[in-house]
Amino acid sequence: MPRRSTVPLAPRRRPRQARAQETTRAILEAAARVFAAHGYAAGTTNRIAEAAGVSIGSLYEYFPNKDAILVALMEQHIAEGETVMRALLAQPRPGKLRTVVRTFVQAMIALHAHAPRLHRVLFEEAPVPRPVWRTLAAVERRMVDDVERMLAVQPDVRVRDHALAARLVVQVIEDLTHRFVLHPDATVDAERYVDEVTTLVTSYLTRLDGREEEVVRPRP
Amino acid sequence: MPRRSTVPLAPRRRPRQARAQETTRAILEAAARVFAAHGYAAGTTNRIAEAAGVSIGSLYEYFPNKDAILVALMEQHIAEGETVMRALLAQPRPGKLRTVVRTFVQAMIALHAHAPRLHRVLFEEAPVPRPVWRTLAAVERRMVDDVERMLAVQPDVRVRDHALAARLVVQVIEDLTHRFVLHPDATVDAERYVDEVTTLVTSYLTRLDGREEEVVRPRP
DNA sequence: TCGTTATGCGAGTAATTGCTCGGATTCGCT
DNA sequence: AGCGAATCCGAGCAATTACTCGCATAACGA
Repeated sequence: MPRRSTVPLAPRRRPRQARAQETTRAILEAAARVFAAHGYAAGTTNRIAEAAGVSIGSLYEYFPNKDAILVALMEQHIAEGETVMRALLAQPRPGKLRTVVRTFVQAMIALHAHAPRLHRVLFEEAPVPRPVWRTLAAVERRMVDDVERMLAVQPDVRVRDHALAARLVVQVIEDLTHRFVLHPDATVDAERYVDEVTTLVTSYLTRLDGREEEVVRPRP
Repeated sequence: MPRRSTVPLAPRRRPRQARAQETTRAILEAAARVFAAHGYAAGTTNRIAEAAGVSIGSLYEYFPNKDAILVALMEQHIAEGETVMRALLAQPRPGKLRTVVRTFVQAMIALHAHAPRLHRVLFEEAPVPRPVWRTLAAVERRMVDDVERMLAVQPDVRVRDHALAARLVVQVIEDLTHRFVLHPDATVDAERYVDEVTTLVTSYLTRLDGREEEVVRPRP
């Protein structure tokens, strides 16, 4: 294969007519299918073009190289994900802490469950390009900020450092649900898992700071 | 490149003499360097051989294909990691819960910090082969069992389902430290991070079940 | 010393695959 | 209808790279 241009060139053509837009759409959709089915390395551009019902030439009219297709797919999924998740955290009438956390966990699971195979290929197998890392970091940061705002409003929250707590909460929920969906363990069902993760997070948040407080069993 | 044999052949030669063992050692060590420096895809077998000061022919005497090198490296790192971590959890005189958890967290960070670049390539970029997944799962399972035993002995532990709790704890610590080391955020220093993760885990474990209990501030 | 075995070598092979380019086809518009 | 621009096509190029094979050399055992 020819050396990939170090600086990925901009696509030579921008889709102006409707049929060209349909072409790019078909390419992305096909790429999702092909990557999910064959993995990143075996997801060749020729295969993608074929799956899209488009010639390899057309593919390269709209994507400067293979990586660009990957990036487009990733950015698309990230954007969709953020829309869903942040809408959730921005609800005007926040419920009880535990309820809010629970909803968050459930939404994150739903998000990952949408297309698990593709997710796995995109974010575990493919080499995530620099710019995508940046996007990802930015999204997470915004989500952390949202959570931090949420923490400020919840009366039960007792952790001191809201900024750090928000970060940990987002990461924990992200990682645990990620695992649960992408590398499932038959011994635990979804409801129970959601419940326990919710407990984990809630316990942490309602703590003083994990040392100085005292826990008392309520009398029966 | 020729089609990789679907069934990876056993190495044609097993190192019998000392000098052959040195060769394989050099190959693995070079592979670690090359993968860390160039990533998985660009870590070509020729480059590895060259870095090892060994001819490409020799390399293929002891490793049937590129994947086998990757697998050997992974298994090696996993084994080393398990040794360290389990030794820690098997201590005869367990301290206070918080102390045990803290040690665990610190050890996990140390583990990942040992060769972060290589770790990232091995476990985030390279396509982890099936057998390695199995090894990884087995190791994690053993670690979860160890933690579960530890929970049974600690008086402060109040979560009900020790099995599930142990799993969550191991995963959380693994994921959070992984992130902290491999994708650091300048705004938090290590000590603070260890502290907070410890708090997170401890809070969860000393909870009743996250709902029915009551937290009371001790009087000043 | 001498035969046998183990080890090392590296130029060359066979695929694979990202990507180009010249020309055919279709669309939008007057 | 007719023309320029946009779109599409796909054979084939060029680079890459995992891997082979015939042979040279070193170690071992007698």
